[in-house]
Amino acid sequence: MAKKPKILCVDDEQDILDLLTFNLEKEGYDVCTALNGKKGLEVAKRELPDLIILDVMMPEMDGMETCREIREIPSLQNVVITFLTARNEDYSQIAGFEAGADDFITKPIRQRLLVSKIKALLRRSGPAEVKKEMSIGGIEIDRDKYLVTKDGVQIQLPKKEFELLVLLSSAPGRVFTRENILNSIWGNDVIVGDRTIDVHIRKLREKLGDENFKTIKGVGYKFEA
Amino acid sequence: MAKKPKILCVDDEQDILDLLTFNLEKEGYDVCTALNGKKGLEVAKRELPDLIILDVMMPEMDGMETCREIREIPSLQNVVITFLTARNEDYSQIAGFEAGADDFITKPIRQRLLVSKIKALLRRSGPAEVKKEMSIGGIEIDRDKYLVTKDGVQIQLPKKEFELLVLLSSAPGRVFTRENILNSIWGNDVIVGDRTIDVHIRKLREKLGDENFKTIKGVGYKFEA
DNA sequence: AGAAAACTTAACTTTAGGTTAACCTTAGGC
DNA sequence: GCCTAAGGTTAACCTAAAGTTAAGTTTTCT
Repeated sequence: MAKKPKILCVDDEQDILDLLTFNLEKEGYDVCTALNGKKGLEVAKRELPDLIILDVMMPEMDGMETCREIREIPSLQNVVITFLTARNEDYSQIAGFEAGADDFITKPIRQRLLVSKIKALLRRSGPAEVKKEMSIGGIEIDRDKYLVTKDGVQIQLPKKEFELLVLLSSAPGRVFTRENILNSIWGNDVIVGDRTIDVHIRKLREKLGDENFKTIKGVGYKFEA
Repeated sequence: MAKKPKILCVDDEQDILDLLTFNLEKEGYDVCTALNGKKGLEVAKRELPDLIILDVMMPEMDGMETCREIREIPSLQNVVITFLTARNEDYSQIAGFEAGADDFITKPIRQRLLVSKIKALLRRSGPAEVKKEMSIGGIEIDRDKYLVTKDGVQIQLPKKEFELLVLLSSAPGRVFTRENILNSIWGNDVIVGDRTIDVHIRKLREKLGDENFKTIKGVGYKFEA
């Protein structure tokens, strides 16, 4: 069977989350939830869902803001985002699309409509799914098993190194800026020194071969076979 | 960090310009201003901003007219233009979109809204602006990979050379003055000697073929296939 | 709790890339 | 055809960015 699409629901009302979860799981989706924007971001980064349902109205970080931040994260660039809004807040739709939304679902939620909309959205974005395992130039990465194999030898990488490798290898050849890297691995708010990234890169080079990690001075790093 | 997006504000009231400048610079944008439509056009041609905020009501050449003229200029084809209007002049919105506006900001200006709108507009325009890859006369440029391919051979250019190539090739055949080049690659404030550009041009010629980079004496440089 | 592993930082070194300066070449007006 | 100003060339120099290492910190595991 094909892998279940993963959907993240973010809303500050547990009732809504329950309703969404019930309906979506019934349809065979893998559902995860978060009770506010900040948590949502965290979960999104961790779970890399295929679709995110975001309530616009939430205390603290609202849907718009959350959406914007999600769009900053390279590994979530292609995720489908739909907003949950009250029916008549149409002003927010304009701003919503600007923030990077793909669609809107209006409250009160009509369950049949919800499901068919989700289906449609996933079908539309469908084949863009990222494989959980990949193999590039003698290096195999299994995201599920948290395992890296180089020339047939298994290597156990620590979390940060693994995440960095996954990020860079998610688009081989493409240059990731330090900003990109910080945003997707550490998060927008955390502040770590610049040298920290270097050190992790160094470790990866040590373990997986210098030649695979290229520095573009003044720009960033890229992974190549 | 990526180069600061450049924003041009055109309004006949210095107060408004100050307000805009203050808020936008605070957000890390590179701001320039002009006190009327005519000046606005000039500055736009010189600075090649990423976004222009135009007051609709201005003596002499009004926002609409300025907008139309800007849209005629090839090198400003993709610039994002938003109008500044009084809240209830909604008649002007229709005419505005026809003139080539991308959005509207209403007076009185709500500072937070202003900033988030600008952010959204720039993000939206960003990736759509120019394709990430382009190919002209045997030379392929991949902006994501920061990589240039000439006759099938990959060439890794240093940052400044790459930026210069991207700029020149963004409008093949068009002449970029030294001023244009300095403004868009080094930024408004940085001062470097004239020979610096020559040297980078030389490197490009060396690596990608003399024939593609033409000198127009007394004017500037252009890229040709 | 104690040990081990992972992560971050700080101080220092290295280096690629950028800039400059000095000199040379050429185009184009006279 | 000469003169001048704009542009070309070269190599030396400088600097910001990245590499390195080891010494703290924090986290995790037993």
